[in-house]
Formats: sequence, C-alpha cells, structure tokens
Amino acid sequence: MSRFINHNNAIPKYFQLASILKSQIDEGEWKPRQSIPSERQLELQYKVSRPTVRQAIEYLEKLGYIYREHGRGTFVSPQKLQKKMLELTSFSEDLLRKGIQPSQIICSINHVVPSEKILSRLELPLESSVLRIERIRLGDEIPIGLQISYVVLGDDQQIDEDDLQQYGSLYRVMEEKLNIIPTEADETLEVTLATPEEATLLQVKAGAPLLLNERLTYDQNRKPVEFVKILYRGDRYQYIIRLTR
Amino acid sequence: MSRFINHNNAIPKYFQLASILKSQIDEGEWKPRQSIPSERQLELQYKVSRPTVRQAIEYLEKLGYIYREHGRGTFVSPQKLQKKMLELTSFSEDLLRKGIQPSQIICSINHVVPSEKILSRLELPLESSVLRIERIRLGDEIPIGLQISYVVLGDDQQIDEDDLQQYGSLYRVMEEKLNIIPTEADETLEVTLATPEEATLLQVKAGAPLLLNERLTYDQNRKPVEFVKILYRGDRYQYIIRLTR
DNA sequence: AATAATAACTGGTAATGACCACATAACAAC
DNA sequence: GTTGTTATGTGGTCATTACCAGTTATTATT
Repeated sequence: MSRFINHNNAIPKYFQLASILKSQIDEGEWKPRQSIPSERQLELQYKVSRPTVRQAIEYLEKLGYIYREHGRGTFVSPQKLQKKMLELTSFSEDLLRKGIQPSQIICSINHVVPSEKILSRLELPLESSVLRIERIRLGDEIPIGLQISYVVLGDDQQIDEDDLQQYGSLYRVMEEKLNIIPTEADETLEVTLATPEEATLLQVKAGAPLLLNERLTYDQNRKPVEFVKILYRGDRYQYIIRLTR
Repeated sequence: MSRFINHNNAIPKYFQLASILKSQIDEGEWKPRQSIPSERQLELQYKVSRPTVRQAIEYLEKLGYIYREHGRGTFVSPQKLQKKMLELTSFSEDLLRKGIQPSQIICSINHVVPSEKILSRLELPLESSVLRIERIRLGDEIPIGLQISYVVLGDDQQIDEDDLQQYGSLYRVMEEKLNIIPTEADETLEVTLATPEEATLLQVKAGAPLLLNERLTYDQNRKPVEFVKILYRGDRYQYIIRLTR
C-alpha cells in the first residue's frame, strides 16, 4: 500500500497516516520496543500538522500497536501486545482468527415470545416477539458450541436460513442487510454441566462441564439488539481476553 | 466538587472539564440518551477552546459515559453502558465490586524456579527464580478460588505475607511498595475438572467443574511481571466482560 | 397543507503557533 | 573521571482559525 498521504483523498489524513505506520510496523520496519520517528519528524516527512500526527498516533496507541513515554518517544508495542483491544466479534470471526474453519448447523430459526428474563435483558415489553436462532457451531467439522440467539428485529426486517448461509455470520447479516451495527456487548462466563439434550447436541456425556457464555449486544445507538447464550464444550474452547488498566 | 475550570490548576483543563461533565452525568443532570450541551456551548460556558472541549468529550466517550452522533449531538449513554472499559483489576477488587467481602488464606509464599512454560510466559531465562504465592481466595468466608501467582521481582525487591495482609491486594503491594504498576494483561478462560487436591482446597468433590483463569500481567513498561492461575469453583463464580467493536 | 430550498446547528478534520514537562545528550568545571 | 549545568529532543497541553459533512429547523414556494 501507499507510503504517502493523499492530501486530496476523502479518507482523513490522520487515518491514512495511521494506516501507513501500522503497515510499517506489521512489515517489521521497526522492531518491538524500538522507537518510531518522533511526532515532529513525521510532521515533516508526511507534510501534515502535528495535531494530525498526534491523532494518528493516539489511534494506533488505542489499538495497542504503540505506546508513548513522556519525554522519551513513541515505541512499538511488543508483538503479543499488538492486538486490538478486546473487541466484539462474532463466533465465526473468533474461530477464523484462531485458524479454525467455522461452520454451523442451523437447528431452528423462528419467531418466538421468549422468557421474561430475556425480554427484560432486551428491554422489550412483555409478549414481544423476537427471532430465535438455534445453531450448533462447529470448528473444523467438530461440534464446539451450542448457540441460541434472540434477535430483535424491526417490523419490516427478517432474517432467514439462506441469509445466515449466504452471509456466513449473523453480525454480517445484521450489518449489511438490516443496517444494524453491533457495537458493544456485555458478557458473562460461567461453568455449567451438560443436560442430556445438550450433551447429545455437543457429543459429550451428560454432566460434562460446559462453558456458558451469555452476551447482550447493543447496536450503534446503544439499543439492545441481541441476547445470545452459547454453551461451549469445556474441552474444546478457550476464551481469550485482553485487559487494560 | 467545583463546577468551574481552574485555569491556573496543574490538572489539565480537558481533564477538569471531563470530571465536571462526568459528575453532572452521575448526578442526573442529564438523563440517559439526553443530549449534553454542544461543543460550542461548552466552549463558551467554560472558557476553553473547542479542541480542549473535544478532548474532554473524547475522554468521556472512551470511558463509555457518552456517545456522539455526527450532525446530531453528544448524548449520555444509557446507565448500564456507563461503565469503564474492561479493566485490569485484582481479585479483591473484583469481589468488592460485587459486594462480596474478599479474604484469603495464604497457603505458601516462597521463591521457586517455575516450569519452563511459566518462565517462557514471563520472558525470563531458564532457571530464573520468581516469587510463588499460593492462596485460597474466599468471598464472605466461603472458598471461591485457588490462586497461584508467579511474580517477577527485582533483586532488591521482596513481598512477604505481612505485605499481603497489610496492603490487602497483591497489586497494591506491587504499586505502592515496589513501584510496579500492573497495566495490561492477557487472560484465558477454560473449563477444567477438580483434581483431588484442588477439590479439598475448594471444598468441592473431585471431578467437579472449575473455571480456570490464566493471566499474564504486564507493567507500565509492558514487561511481564506476573503470571497467575486461578481456579474458580464453577458454582460460585461468574466472569463478567464488556466488549466494544 | 405539502414540498423544496435555505439556514443554522451539530460533530469531524486540519493547520498554525506557542508553551509546558520529562528525558537525554552535550558541554563545562572540578 | 565525575559532577553539575545547559541545550536539545521528546511527548503533552492549549488556543485560534477555518472548513467539511451530517442533521434539523426555518422559510419560501406551490
């Protein structure tokens, strides 16, 4: 990709500069813990103002690629810290990132009136209908998790089985077909034991330990749009988290 | 607290303004989803420049208190979204937040040469010695977790049992006594089954499901300073996470 | 009353300029 | 060779100014 900022491009200059620096980091231009050019050097080199440079650098810092030290410089984060902050991803995205081929078996997809607990989580009045999608998630053809999503749809919105197969990910369907952009989520993780039904679906013994993940997802306007329960086979799933202080 | 920016204060103006706005939000000056004064209004009201206002607002947005919509305004986030991004906290802090009184039984605290795996995680050469602290963590007097920490200390640094009791938290000891500031961490969560020894310590049956949390903590200079394994009783611990996109 | 055009208000991007605070390098004095 | 001072380079804070892009309110036209 280009090493230069296109001053006539609609893409903001700070973003272009951030992308350039990110590429250079990815390509090993600077080793971890090595300093990158100073703000004033970048200002001269790319012919942008120092606030614009600082905005690009702050953006990369936010993503974890670099860190800054007052009076000393700006440094490349050690490789393992060069990861995005904990981000909201779909199950499919999670597995792809781990190098596992995700696939799914759609057990059912229909409109239901869920429990009061779920309606409460979704901030919906009683007797509201939502789309319930039950799926077995597989990684490299092996069952990994059992997932039940409750999606809040508008009156003129619908998701069907073809959508899920075609787009590959529920979040992608929401974004591209419905203009619902999953933005934030709250999750809980806890241990549970497989019921006979769950055991059958996940190909484990009844009573086997499972990891229960419940997630409430909000859209770009902070409105709850999905409540999902995922039961992971305890032996096949490791949840990875990145924390900051 | 003051409603005004002290222009002679050493505390940055953007930070003072952010604190003022945060207090007003906390005190219900604006309801969730209600707009706060525009950037230009705040500029006039507090006699600071618009870039300074924007920096304060960006800070609050980062913390989750507000969200912005291009061309529309700046709004207070719904209450439940007004939470700090997922942050690195100690076990004690976690429980206090949940309204549970944390306490601990220190099983052992001594210098050891840990396994190669742990040395690798801590980026230490072979045969390095670290401080190993084994504790049973209790919430409201009930065993919740078994925690084994491997802490990297400098040659002139030491932590003993009195330190842990006196400061109440390992992170507090590190910060206040050793000037080691835990800043970032990577965690994994997975399900495991209690060995007979673990079962005894946690007062569960052997083979009971446990939640295994492994965390590698970095200090302010991104150096690994602690590797910790925590086994939680599956029936008494729920892990809560906040995600963004 | 409905519709289109315009104005006003909102957040977003960018430059110029100045100064503060921290860290390090260079230099002078002993 | 050591120590203290000064200079330089670094990131951090702040103000002023201008313009862009999105949204909403107001006004004009039909």
